[in-house]
Amino acid sequence: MSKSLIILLGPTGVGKTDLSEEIAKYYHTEIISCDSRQIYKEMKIGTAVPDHEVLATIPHHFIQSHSIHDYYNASKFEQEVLQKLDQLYSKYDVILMTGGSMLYIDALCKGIDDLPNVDTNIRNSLVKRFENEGIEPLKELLSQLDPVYFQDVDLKNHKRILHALEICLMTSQPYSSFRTNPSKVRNFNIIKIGINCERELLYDRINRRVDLMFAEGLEKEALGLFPFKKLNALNTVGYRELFDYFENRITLTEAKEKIKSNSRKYARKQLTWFRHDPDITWFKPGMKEEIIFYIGQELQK
RNA sequence: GGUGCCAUAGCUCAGUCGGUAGAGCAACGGACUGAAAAUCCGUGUGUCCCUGGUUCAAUUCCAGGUGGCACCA
Repeated sequence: MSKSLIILLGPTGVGKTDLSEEIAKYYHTEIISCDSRQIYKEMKIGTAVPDHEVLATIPHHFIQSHSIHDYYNASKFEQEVLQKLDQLYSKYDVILMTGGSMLYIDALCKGIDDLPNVDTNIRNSLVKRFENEGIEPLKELLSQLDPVYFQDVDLKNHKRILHALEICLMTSQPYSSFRTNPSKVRNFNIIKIGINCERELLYDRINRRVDLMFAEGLEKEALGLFPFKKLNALNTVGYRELFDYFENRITLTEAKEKIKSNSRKYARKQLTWFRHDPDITWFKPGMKEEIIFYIGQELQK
């Protein structure tokens, strides 16, 4: 029997969680979350983690499973999920994945280059150098260590340059030599289902969800995480705006508006990415029956 | 009813001593392979309230109209 992975994806706030619960119940299966922030156990309200009841009824994986203090990335996600799938496929033929982290979805579906894990010391020293001297000397260094990638990279994007340098320095080989664009083949079928609705409705849902987060105590949660604000995991919509408020840079009202605005921007960015993925079949949030029918057809193939 | 002020982008408003216009916010598009809810790049979307007048040329000046605000009755 062949194994299948249903991936339910879409912009933040569109209603993936509710749908995934119903689909998981229909197939009597478990859910793998594909969300680069819900994965952290310390961040709950601001990342809109599903309720207790849902989590208690349907087994979820990669939700609240890691710590903000751990280094995490798309490659680790790929490896860990593949391992988990292997385990779960001994019990199920169909597994549901749901979430909106575009790079994580692609890492799992298509794979990602094999690179050594980033050495924290090297990263920190490069970041420090960037903060002190700016981007120019780093560009210069990259042009020497990896002229090929230097031609390719967005020279205004310091993160890309820093990462390439990390790899060059760690391996003594050009970063570009690792960029093989693998397109790994998986031993399970992938069915990608996109959920989207009218823009106005989506924004309305996002805005209301932010209000709800505040009602549930987002401010208090963020205050508790304030000491760790430098961690990458906390460079996240819903938290960093409140950190600005705690540091008296903006008012609470401004922070709330910023969170709404940045969530809307994030949703747009997700849609830009998904729009160019030809493997996605799109549905509206209410189309549960149609989605299940479509999945049924795909599973027959 | 009278007088004054205002009418420009989705919103708040600049501006053009007459040559068809620009900021902030909002909105929209794009890139993306170990920090990705990150990071980076890009776009002005307009009957300048309406009708007439003056003028080579009116969003700008003039008159009237309409709408809004303020004050006086």
